[in-house]
Amino acid sequence: MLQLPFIRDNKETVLAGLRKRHFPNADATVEQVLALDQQRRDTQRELDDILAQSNAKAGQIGALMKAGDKTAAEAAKVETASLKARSKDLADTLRQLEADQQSVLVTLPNIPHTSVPEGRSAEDNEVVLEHGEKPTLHAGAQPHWELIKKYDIIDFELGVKISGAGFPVYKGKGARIQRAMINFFLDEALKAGYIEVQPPIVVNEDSGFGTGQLPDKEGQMYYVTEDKLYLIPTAEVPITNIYRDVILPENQLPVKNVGYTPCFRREAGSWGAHVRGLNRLHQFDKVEIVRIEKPGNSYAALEEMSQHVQGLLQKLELPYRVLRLSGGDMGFTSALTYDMEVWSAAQQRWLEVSSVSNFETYQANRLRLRSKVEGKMQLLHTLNGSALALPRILASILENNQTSAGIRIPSVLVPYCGFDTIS
RNA sequence: GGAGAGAUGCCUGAGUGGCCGAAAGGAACAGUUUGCUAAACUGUCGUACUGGCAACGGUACCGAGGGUUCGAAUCCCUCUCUCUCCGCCA
Repeated sequence: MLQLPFIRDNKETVLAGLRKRHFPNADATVEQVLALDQQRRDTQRELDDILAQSNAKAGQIGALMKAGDKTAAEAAKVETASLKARSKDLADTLRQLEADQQSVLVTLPNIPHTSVPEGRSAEDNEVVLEHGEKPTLHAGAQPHWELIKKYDIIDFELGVKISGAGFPVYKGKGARIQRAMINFFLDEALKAGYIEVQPPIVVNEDSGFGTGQLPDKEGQMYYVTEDKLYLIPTAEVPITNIYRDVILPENQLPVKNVGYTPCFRREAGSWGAHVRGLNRLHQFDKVEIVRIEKPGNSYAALEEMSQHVQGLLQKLELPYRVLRLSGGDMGFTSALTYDMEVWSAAQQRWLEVSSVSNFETYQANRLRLRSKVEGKMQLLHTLNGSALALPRILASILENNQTSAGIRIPSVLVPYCGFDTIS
């Protein structure tokens, strides 16, 4: 959520940012927020004034009672009645104005960083770099959904029986390579100084709001109505919410956490072409890195996280590219996002396997995550990135590393899974 | 799930209607003293909104939300959570 004083003082910056995102009705919305803010402040001022008068009267009455002057006290009580009625009205008005203001404020996305490319969609994303050689496959090479059947390592039909489409069952070497990747990713993060956490994988409404999934992405999460809990779409939600309502001592910064969790996404309305096999699932595994940084350091941290993710892809020997998302394609809460995509040789397309973002103070404002930096209380910056999401990595390994003899496991994973070939 | 107890500032903990934004101790921070460390002493030590160039003010907050009252941390109601005991259980 954008900070109100920031909108007040930087209206043009905010408007320019919203335009970059192609946010509809930017001008009207900002005007509305500012008008509500003015009303709110006027009301609060008036209310505070009335309350100050009431407090003074109450003090006087107390003094009179103590002095035993009942008559004067009773007379003073009568005078408080109108103040009381007025303050009640004003308090109601204030509450309403705050609620109205909040409801508009939550519809405003984050302001994009200056380096974010102009654009409406994924077409306009900037390719920052491409790394590695796209492999040439042997004749008869197959897409991963054929390979998993051929080697019997993932069973979609079985998942349908147990749960539904998009909930695959990993079997044998399929299950073992998943476990291997999780451990590999976690170990690499530990080496990079991240502290491992195991958060809950269902969260309450406050948590969903804190990181910005609610109210924006309500329909994308599975919801347990009986207990009012959401299945997490990413570990970002529970891990970042560890720091909700927290004032971190400056010497504890930066915070670097890593966690492995399953992730659940309803993906309502997004099924169609290009979603075969592992390309899009309702449940998948992901290792996530989360950082909390002082404002001045967050972009350096973002680059470091990008390098970390790229390091993983290099070690896995997968051709990849890095995109800087355009204003129109970026997530609601992000100020700058890099997407990492691996090459899927049989599908002949890039698959997103990581998204690394700096949210600046957008989440911190909702989370009330602050620190006293140089004596001044201020919102911190939150960042996170997938390091990495498993299914598409697996898809890419299967497709890129297939030979007529079987699938070669990247050497870095061999110690983790205990085999070097799927055949 | 049943019964009981409780929720106060970074922590412990006092506070049962006005003198309480809140005692006291601890921690932390700054300074004095000191060969270093420690100790001792002194000071600082909540957050949010809001007015003001500032100095300095106003308001709110003692789990959350309502209520009683001129006045609520303190009384009443509802909810949430925590702890103890019992039950169930990976």
